Amino acid sequence: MLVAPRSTPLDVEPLVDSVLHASRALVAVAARSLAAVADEVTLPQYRVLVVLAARGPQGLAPLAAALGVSPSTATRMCGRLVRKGLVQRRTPSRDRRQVRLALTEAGRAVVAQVTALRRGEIARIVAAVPPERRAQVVDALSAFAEAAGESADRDWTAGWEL
Amino acid sequence: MLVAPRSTPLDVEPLVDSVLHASRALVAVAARSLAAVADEVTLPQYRVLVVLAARGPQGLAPLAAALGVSPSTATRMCGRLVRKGLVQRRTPSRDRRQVRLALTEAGRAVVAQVTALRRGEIARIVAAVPPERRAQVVDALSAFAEAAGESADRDWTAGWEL
DNA sequence: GCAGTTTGTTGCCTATAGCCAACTGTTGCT
DNA sequence: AGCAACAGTTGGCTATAGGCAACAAACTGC
Repeated sequence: MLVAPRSTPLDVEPLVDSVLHASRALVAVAARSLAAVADEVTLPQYRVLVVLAARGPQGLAPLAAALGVSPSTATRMCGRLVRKGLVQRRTPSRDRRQVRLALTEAGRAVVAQVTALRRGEIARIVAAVPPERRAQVVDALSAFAEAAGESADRDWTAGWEL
Repeated sequence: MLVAPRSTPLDVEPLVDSVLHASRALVAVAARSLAAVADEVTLPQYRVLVVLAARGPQGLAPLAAALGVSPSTATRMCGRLVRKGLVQRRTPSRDRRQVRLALTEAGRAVVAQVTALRRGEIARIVAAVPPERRAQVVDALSAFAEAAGESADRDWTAGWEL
């Protein structure tokens, strides 16, 4: 799309640089938090848990669409997660073709554990931010997050809101 | 767990919240940028490329250690990357036991492409930040990135500096 | 009630990632 | 020269992820 970035008087390069820098640190944090449960779930499996946690119980087709995989792949991944007791597979009485995939308590616990780890690592980092600048950081990041949300064209996160 | 958050003067909860929020957006951006080359390299393979890009040509053992995998796994992954023309495998004349793994031009291009995509998406987001707040965002994120760097115990990123 | 459509599942296939154990070369030391 | 230690590779194995195509079951319309 290559839009001329001249819209901004003060060029955005340094801004992008600083965001990218912070981004690497945050991705590393996320990856490490995920690695902590790596012997329980794989990354694709964790994506399933996150989608179910974020969007609630789903049929198989919407889930597969959210993950961007084929139905057969979704079926088998859910099978593994059911076997591990992290996902519950029920067939509603109304339409017995459908399947309702939902997180079990254990499944929610896995997501909660990863999130807690992530928050912990983030807290350790922000503890190193000078207290008098923290309010500023909150403001700036909120502005950034909001901008990210608005810039959400369509399926922005595309099932990657880890 | 319900720990009283009064330990910190200005309690860090909102700070952690805002960072976590921004973090999700940034992880999604990184994931999408990676997905763009998913038909060329897998995530583990991309990690190899990134390690080689960041630390320069490596022997097999250090590379495997950086990735946290066994030597045999590293051998085969590099084999696949060599087959794809993204990594170069040479044996120096001095010690012919060793192997020098290095990125090829194409390998560097893959990393550059992902980085460029990421920067592009980030730029699109920051373009949505009100101009008068951008300087503030730079300051805040720099402070955060710096704090993350200092909090880097030892193998902080653990080969996950994607 | 029968035909057609929707919704998942299963068979069959490929490729990757990962490990341990055994092996081949090389180098270095005695 | 000979042997031990080192650096990678390979054999053999398991599990996951992913797709396509064929299928069974259930619902919907006529």
